[in-house]
Amino acid sequence: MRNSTKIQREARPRGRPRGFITSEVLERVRDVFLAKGFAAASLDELCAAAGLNRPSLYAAFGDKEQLYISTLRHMGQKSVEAMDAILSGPEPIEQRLGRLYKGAIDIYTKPPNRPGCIIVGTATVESPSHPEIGVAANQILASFEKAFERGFINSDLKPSPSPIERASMAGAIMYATGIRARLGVPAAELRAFTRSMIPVICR
Amino acid sequence: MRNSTKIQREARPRGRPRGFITSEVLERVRDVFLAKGFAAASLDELCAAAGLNRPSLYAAFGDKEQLYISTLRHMGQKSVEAMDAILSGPEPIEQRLGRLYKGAIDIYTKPPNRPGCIIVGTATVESPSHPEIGVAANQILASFEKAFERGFINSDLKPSPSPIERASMAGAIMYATGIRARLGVPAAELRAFTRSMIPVICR
DNA sequence: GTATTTGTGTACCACCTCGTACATAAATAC
DNA sequence: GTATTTATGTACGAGGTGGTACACAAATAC
Repeated sequence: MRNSTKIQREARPRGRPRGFITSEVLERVRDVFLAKGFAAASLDELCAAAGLNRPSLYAAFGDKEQLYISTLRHMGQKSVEAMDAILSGPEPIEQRLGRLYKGAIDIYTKPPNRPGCIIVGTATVESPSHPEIGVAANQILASFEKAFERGFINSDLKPSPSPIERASMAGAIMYATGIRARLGVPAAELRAFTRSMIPVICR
Repeated sequence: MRNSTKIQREARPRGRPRGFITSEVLERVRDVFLAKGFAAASLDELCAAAGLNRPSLYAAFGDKEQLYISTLRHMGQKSVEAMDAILSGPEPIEQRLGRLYKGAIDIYTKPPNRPGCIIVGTATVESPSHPEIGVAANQILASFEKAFERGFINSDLKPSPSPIERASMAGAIMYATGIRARLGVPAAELRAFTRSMIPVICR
């Protein structure tokens, strides 16, 4: 209790210990990247949000692009976990999809920014000029669709369309929702949209 | 023939005539905005692409944000015209959608940049920090979906799902395609995706 | 012709960008 | 204790940013 980094004690490295926790930093800089995008997010803002000085950020994550990619990957992993938690449930797939979309819309339309999804909302634009970002973003979208696919396999829908086809469709609905949320479409309208799409996906 | 601006002759304004045509400038700066996005596109690059000096650009279009919005609107209008040309055809709606998606994928995956769609690929990210961009982008997406809706009204599909619901679904498929194109997904895979979605949309 | 109006080109400015060099702090190894 | 290793904080610099002031060019109005 007196040492908050106790967990790392067993193999404590040699020099001065870090004054921060990686995942916490990533979740703080995420807010900046989400609001401004990669290009327009300045290191001053990122450092302020992280509570770290520039050299610490650089030592820990490399340059701005690597920091951004680390943020993407971190959020992607957490998102897939959240999706699996919902999609592996016992209810009918229609109901699980409904809960998933509702949760996504809650996040996408969160005030004050209606940030949408960080991948489709901020990573996509950088892909031509920063190929590494494009590759990472593409991998994350693929992992989203794999999660959807697991959800459809865990269902009693007819085999056609295939779980893969249903998954890419469910993904497309989610991406479109993320985009429209960022462009200011109200949450109620987004919910009506996803609700009307579920029976089409699950027919 | 000796005067390329002859059309404007009937009401020629007072001072020195412009040395450029608005639509041509917009289509040249579009290439820069498409490749870099709004934030990362520098005025030096934009001026070089346009063939204009900064003061001319500013006098004609206002600041960078207004130039970008003019570009968006111009492309949006041309896109809707192209969509209507395809969707108003006499073939079955499935076939018209197929041609539309194929044409879109050709544009989205054009070398060397695989630029995707300028709206979902570059405008979305700016929406929180530049609300005017978000509003314009949202209006353009709405006009896309209106075009889809006209296409579905001009068909013999059953009334449920409604043309509006089918249109938002067709839009979602198109947006997802634009995103995945920009993230590097090959054209063949995108075509397979849209081809598999058409029967679902049109069932 | 002269006056007026508008477009263009040069040159510039204040500001902000990302990234780093260097000295200092805080831990372990022995 | 001393030596070593890693993290932090200050402070800075080279370059690029969006936007504009000002003089000049090119058209019309009369």
